[in-house]
Amino acid sequence: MVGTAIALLDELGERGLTFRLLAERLQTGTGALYWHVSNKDELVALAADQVLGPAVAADPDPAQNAGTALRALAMAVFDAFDQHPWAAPHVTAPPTLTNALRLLDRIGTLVTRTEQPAEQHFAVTTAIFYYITGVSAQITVPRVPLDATTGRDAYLAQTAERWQNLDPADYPFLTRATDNLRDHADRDQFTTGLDLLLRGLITSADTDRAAAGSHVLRGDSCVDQDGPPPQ
Amino acid sequence: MVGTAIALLDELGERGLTFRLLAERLQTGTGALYWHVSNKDELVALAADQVLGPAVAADPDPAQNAGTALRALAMAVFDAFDQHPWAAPHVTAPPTLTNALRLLDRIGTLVTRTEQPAEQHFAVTTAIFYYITGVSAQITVPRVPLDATTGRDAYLAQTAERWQNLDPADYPFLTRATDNLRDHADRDQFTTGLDLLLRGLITSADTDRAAAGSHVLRGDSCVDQDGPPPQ
DNA sequence: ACCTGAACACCGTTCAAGT
DNA sequence: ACCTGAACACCGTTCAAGT
Repeated sequence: MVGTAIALLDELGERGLTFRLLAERLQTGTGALYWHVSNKDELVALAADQVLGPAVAADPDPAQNAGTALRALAMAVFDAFDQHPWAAPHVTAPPTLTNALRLLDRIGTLVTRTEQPAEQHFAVTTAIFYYITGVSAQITVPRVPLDATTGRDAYLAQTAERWQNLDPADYPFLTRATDNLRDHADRDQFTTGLDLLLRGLITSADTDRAAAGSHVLRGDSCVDQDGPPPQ
Repeated sequence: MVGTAIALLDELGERGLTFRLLAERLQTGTGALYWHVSNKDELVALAADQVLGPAVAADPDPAQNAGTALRALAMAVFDAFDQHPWAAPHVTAPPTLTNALRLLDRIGTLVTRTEQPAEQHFAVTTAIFYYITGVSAQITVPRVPLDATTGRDAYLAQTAERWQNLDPADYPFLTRATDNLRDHADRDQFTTGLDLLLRGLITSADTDRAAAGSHVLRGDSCVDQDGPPPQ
């Protein structure tokens, strides 16, 4: 049932998913659904959690650098949300469902491998978790207040044009940044912030542990590579 | 009209805001509303943008350290979203409405003052914008799939208990982190990630510009202070 | 234990008609 | 130019009744 809900959500979006339609697809009555799930919110939450499954399924390679592994995990989750744009806003923070819990645990385990002092492990872990889910939601959720027929590209072009027409006195930065907007890629946007965050993580570990250990994660640091190819 | 919509949203949440109810409060018919706004989505988007007003109203102090100013701006926006928990998910990215545009421009102007190389200004600016709105949404949105009557504290306690009962073999990190969850404060959660991000920003500027300028933002860096008192 | 499907109490949105 | 309010086409959810 959650599986067909996911299919419907992918096809028609959150508003398109209807208990009547879902019941029809499953060849039952609408009332039957309420025996398995207590309401629509719970159904969508379960669907969102299931979507996370593949991304958190693989155990992290214990030999791998913690920063690199964190980055790969984050990108896998982003790609999952990117394929199911309705999902990201529905994972709760702090998490309660299995795959979201597994994601948080994976992040935590990797953070533990860092030079970070132990008291900060939890705060840093949740910070990364919040970044992944929150920013993914912001990027992937299709909120097109103007014209629902236009795709993402048209939306960006349209927005760029609007920025162009702003008063440079009021918006000195934006009026000069329209070109950047036009050829901006959502995925790169996600990685830029992620790398800043991870770099901050590594740096703070270095700082907090005095100068001696500062080379530990620098050599093959996660922030210097170009990022994995899209899967 | 947007003002009363905000009041209703604060009072009853997004689902509680109804065109019938809003029309009643404004002493008009429901149809009248559609002359001023094209649908409910647009209304909520306008309301969310208006909520940002106070946070982006003040011009940034030109004498202030860029990192400190970025931090203060981010916290002001977070606090605005915290007071209107329905708002954060409704600011689009990239932004299109005035206050969200102003926010992005403010961030950009401050990033420009950084040691960051110019080609990266836009990417870093949007990364910070996405962090602020995305993580705020994740933290403030009230998604309580369990019991709508329980408040945030009860929700955390309940979640902590659930974590306690997980299998330590499957969730080695979480089962040891329940205490951290119980006394976690949402606002601190936001600042932790923000500081990591800003530290990463400063560090990357240092790195990219060779060693000479590396002291510039270090002295009174934004990441060393305790954070402004809640307003 | 699990399904049926009609019925209830709502929604957002439209539109002919008014001023 | 702006408002009215009945009407339309839906929803999520419930529940007596079935198997």
